[in-house]
Amino acid sequence: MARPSNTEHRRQEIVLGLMSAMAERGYEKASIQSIAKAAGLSPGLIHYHFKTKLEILIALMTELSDKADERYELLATKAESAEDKLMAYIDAALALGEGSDQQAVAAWVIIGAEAVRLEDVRNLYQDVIAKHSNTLVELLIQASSEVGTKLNKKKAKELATFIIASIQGSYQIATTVPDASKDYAAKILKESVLNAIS
Amino acid sequence: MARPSNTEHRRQEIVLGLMSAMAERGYEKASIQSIAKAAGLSPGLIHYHFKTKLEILIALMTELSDKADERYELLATKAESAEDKLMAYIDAALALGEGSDQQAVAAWVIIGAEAVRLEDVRNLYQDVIAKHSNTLVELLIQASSEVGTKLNKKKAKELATFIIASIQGSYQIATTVPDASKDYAAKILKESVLNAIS
Amino acid sequence: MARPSNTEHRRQEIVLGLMSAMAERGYEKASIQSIAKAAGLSPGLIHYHFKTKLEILIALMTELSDKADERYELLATKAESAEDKLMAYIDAALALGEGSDQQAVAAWVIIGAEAVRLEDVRNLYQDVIAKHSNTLVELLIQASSEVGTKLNKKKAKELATFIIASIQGSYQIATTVPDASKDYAAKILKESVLNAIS
Amino acid sequence: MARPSNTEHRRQEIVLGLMSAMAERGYEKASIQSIAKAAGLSPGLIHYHFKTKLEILIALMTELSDKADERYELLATKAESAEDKLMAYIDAALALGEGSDQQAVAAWVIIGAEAVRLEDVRNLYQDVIAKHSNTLVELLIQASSEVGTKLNKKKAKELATFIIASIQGSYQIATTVPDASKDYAAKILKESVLNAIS
DNA sequence: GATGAATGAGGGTTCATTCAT
DNA sequence: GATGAATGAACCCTCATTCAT
Repeated sequence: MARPSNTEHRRQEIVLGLMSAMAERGYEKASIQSIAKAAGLSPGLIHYHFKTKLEILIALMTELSDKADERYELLATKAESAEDKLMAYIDAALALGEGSDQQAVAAWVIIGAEAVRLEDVRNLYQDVIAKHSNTLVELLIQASSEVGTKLNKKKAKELATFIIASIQGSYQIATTVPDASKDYAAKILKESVLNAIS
Repeated sequence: MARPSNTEHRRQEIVLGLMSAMAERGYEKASIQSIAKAAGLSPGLIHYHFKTKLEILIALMTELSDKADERYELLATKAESAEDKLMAYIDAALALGEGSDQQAVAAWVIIGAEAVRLEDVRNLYQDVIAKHSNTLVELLIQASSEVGTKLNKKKAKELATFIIASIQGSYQIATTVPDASKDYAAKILKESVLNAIS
Repeated sequence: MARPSNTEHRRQEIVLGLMSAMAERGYEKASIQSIAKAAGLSPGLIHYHFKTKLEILIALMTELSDKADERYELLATKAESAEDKLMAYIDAALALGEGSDQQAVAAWVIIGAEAVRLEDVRNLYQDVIAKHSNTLVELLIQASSEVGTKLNKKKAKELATFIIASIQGSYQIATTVPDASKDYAAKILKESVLNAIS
Repeated sequence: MARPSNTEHRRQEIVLGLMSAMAERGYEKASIQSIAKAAGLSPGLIHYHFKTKLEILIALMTELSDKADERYELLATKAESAEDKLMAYIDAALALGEGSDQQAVAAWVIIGAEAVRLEDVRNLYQDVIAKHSNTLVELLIQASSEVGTKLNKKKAKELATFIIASIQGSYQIATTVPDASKDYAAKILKESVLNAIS
């Protein structure tokens, strides 16, 4: 009788183990040993479920991206106008709480740096950014149309990239300059966007 | 006859060697060997001039910070109003050219991630950010005063942090999403700031 | 109702799995996982049927030796004189076809190298060689007696060893130098032997 | 003042360390640790002089091939006829003494097996065999011409391959069946060759 | 000042073997 | 009989750092 597969559960544990280890030590220094310890597993088991350490990182990126999407969609359902959805997007991205959220943000900052040198990471990072960019471009065009102005596609794309950059930069500052007040970012970014589309 | 000391020159070469190696491979993977090769020096010489690899990184941070200051001051001398200086600050930060500038930006992105885990790096990173923040706070208050509005210190600090975050985020995007148009950032950020202080 | 035992069948599958994996990756790199995959079985099942990996190798040697004996006996039944049997021996050993034969030859070459370091393998390898040597010695003495010459035992043994060495060497060359013509070996070896005993 | 390079000397020591470790444990089990111990060096130093373990193996193959060439050329200078050179070739290949020669033969047997699975090893192995084959083909044609017979190129090539196979097989037997008398091989092979070209 | 050989700890990964199911 | 998850030791390799020259 075969043992029931718990592979998906184990993979999840390992991915979270990497996130935790990365937030504390960076990707290179997040050793398989430290990931295993963080996940409460034996080191050998890591490589039973993932062929390479890079594969775990890729899985973590997917996980974080999905979680971010979920957070946005949760807020977006309550939004009626495109403008409300834009604001919901910014809130979802920047309303960062405590605990594992902080780890997730730290991990994402480190992922951004690894994207500089690791092609697989860079490609997936670009995909994630592109997806957000597309979402934002559409929302921006709709929202500007709602308020009676006309935002062309090129401008919308530039504005979307600016929004994304501001968010990524806020992650960086939130992670490394902890005494900076944390809630300002969403407010200011929202004002900037509203001003830009009106 | 004593050989004339070329220590400062050598240190500079080593620091630039690290910058180059980091832009390509990250900090952890920038081995002393690879730094030496990038600098055209022998591996042993590195540790004659720097006790540890971390010391080189600290020196690189100082170097990059100084270079940024110089770039700003060059533009700021031509500025007459505080508002002009604000715009000059943003231009200096975001007008990124080719070649070693690109390496510098990539290195700075990686430094930001290393600041998450390395206390020495984090402390210096925070110092650099704080210095920029102070500069910006002053300029923002002066500029708002120039246009007849009143920006209180707390607001000014939040706005300064937002500006810095946007710039750091732009570095991240410019480094890892190369097809994103590059010149939008300064323009949009300047508009946002002008709107915020008026 | 008890499940009918299929142990022998499973052991056979595993042994052939090792042969296939070895031909491709060598003995050390033929992992239990790869053997299982080649045999279409689960890794855990391997150790249900064999205590250690070495045991599978021993079983493979027995299998290959038996197959070789069968091939010889099939040809030898048609032979009338000792000389004919000698020729049949050489034909059986060197008439190597395609497919699993090629794998078997490759596996045997690798077994020969493992015999250098693994005592159990070496002992069995020596047994196999000794058995062939005895067969050949007898055939050589009979055949020389048939043609009216007298081959003493020492000479016969030396000649037998030479025959065996030539065959083993042909396996090596056939496996690693694939463009060498393949059919020459039997012909030349037969001529050499006929000349030596006449 | 730079330390004088001893790289070539160290490389030689490492190569001989691998030969010794391989003769005892095979290539896969010849760990870097065991190579280092056999060479009297620290493990880390191995990788300072060779990028990979495979590189050491390749260097060993070159070394063994060169040594074999030297042995032949030493004997060949005393030979006057092509036939004498042929005999010298066989003597050089099969007159295997004690000590490091035995290790060399064992190592070569193992290399032959590694050639089955490692492309780089196989390619070099084929080159070595091809070189010997070319030498033999020329000698065989000249020698047959000396005795007034005519050996065509195809036949010569087949005969050369047979000679090489017999020699490789003798290495195998000499290494793994130590009680087989050792000096027979050259004598019988020479007779076979002389018979074949006359 | 400068070289590059040398060290040894620690990294990711592979793997035979065990075992709960 | 059969499964596949789990373990831990050992592997090759990388590397910051040291040091004799």
